[in-house]
Amino acid sequence: MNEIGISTEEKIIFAAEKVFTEKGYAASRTRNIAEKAGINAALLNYYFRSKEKLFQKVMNRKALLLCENLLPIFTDENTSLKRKVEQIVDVYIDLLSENPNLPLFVIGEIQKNDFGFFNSFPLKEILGNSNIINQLKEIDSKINPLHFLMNLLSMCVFPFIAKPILTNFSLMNDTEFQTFVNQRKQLIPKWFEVNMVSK
Amino acid sequence: MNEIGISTEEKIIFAAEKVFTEKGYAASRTRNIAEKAGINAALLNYYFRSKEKLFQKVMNRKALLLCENLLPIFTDENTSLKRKVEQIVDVYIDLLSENPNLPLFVIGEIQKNDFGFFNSFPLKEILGNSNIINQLKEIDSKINPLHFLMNLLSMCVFPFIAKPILTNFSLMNDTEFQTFVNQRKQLIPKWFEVNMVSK
DNA sequence: GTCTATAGGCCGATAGAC
DNA sequence: GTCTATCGGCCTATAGAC
Repeated sequence: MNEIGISTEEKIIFAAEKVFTEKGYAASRTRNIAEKAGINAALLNYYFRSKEKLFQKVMNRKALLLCENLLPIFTDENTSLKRKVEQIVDVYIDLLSENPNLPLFVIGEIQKNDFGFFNSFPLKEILGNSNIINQLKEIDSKINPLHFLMNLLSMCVFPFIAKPILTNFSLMNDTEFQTFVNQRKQLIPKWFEVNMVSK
Repeated sequence: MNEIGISTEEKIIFAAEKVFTEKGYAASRTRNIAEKAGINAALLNYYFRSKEKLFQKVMNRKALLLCENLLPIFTDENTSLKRKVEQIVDVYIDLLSENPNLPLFVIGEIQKNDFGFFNSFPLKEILGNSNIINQLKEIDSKINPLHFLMNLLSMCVFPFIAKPILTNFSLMNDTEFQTFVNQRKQLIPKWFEVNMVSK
């Protein structure tokens, strides 16, 4: 630990999170991460053995961030569907506001799946037994509940995925984007409820 | 032209489209593209001068594919909003079914924006003057019309972006995914209409 | 733990024969 | 046009001094 309480290992992880999430694994350079962390390139290998191991550490932290914030809401047996929707929208939009390129990073690396990193996580089981899926089935048993879940998540996540388009083509600046997604915290539960009630 | 009517140049472009859209620019290897095209690595440079120039060719074709299919629908002065929604959903889902990783590829590269490739396209002007934006404003002038456009596009595109999650975690196989998105062709216009009518 | 110096491999690009 | 052979550079990883 140094005087401001951040160990060298943490400095490297923070720098790696920034570089990896912005550029993706393939375009990231360990030299660049080391530079951002204020250390020598050799020290990075001393702590993490390889670029790939450092990447897995970062991806673990980011996947955990998503899971531990969202899955408890999905599986909660004691909240109504309406309340779950409000919670998901609120928690997710706040989370993504602080980590805007998290979705693009995680999904992009899942698609490439170079390291078989995601092969063991039991998402299917967790989701299949979750309370929210049963609640969605009750609304309309003829429609695959994943349609509704997809709609809800897409309305939350997609603006952050499309952010490069919005800002790069000057449709919004960063401040306007933040206002835009904050408005959606109120709007999405309304839209979603109408969808469900009217089937 | 060889006996099946595909020139060497086209063979390289097709191989490049496959490799670039699957792996992204940074992780793609010119040797791998040449191999897939059935030619020597040197020949790739003979036709396209560099990896970067080949990439720009591919990106141009992909961006064009999106624009020439969607923008005419957006700007059409002679169709109702309801009809536009039906057309967008239908055209877009068909287009993405044939090019499933197009959205992730295009948005991912826009975010990295290594070559300033997207700086000159006048999307803001085209969209700002488009008929669909005015039609959306008429429905509810108090809500930014981009909210509705975002919802519509997100419901079409997001499943394709999330496809790596669905298939990698065995929530669906490829056939089930195709059934899933085809169902959405009928469902999305219904959901969207309800949204708009009820504000 | 942290540094400098460098090994070793991969990749894009080119020279030059045919 | 198409190939083989190879250059030169960049990047990760390691050896070794302090």
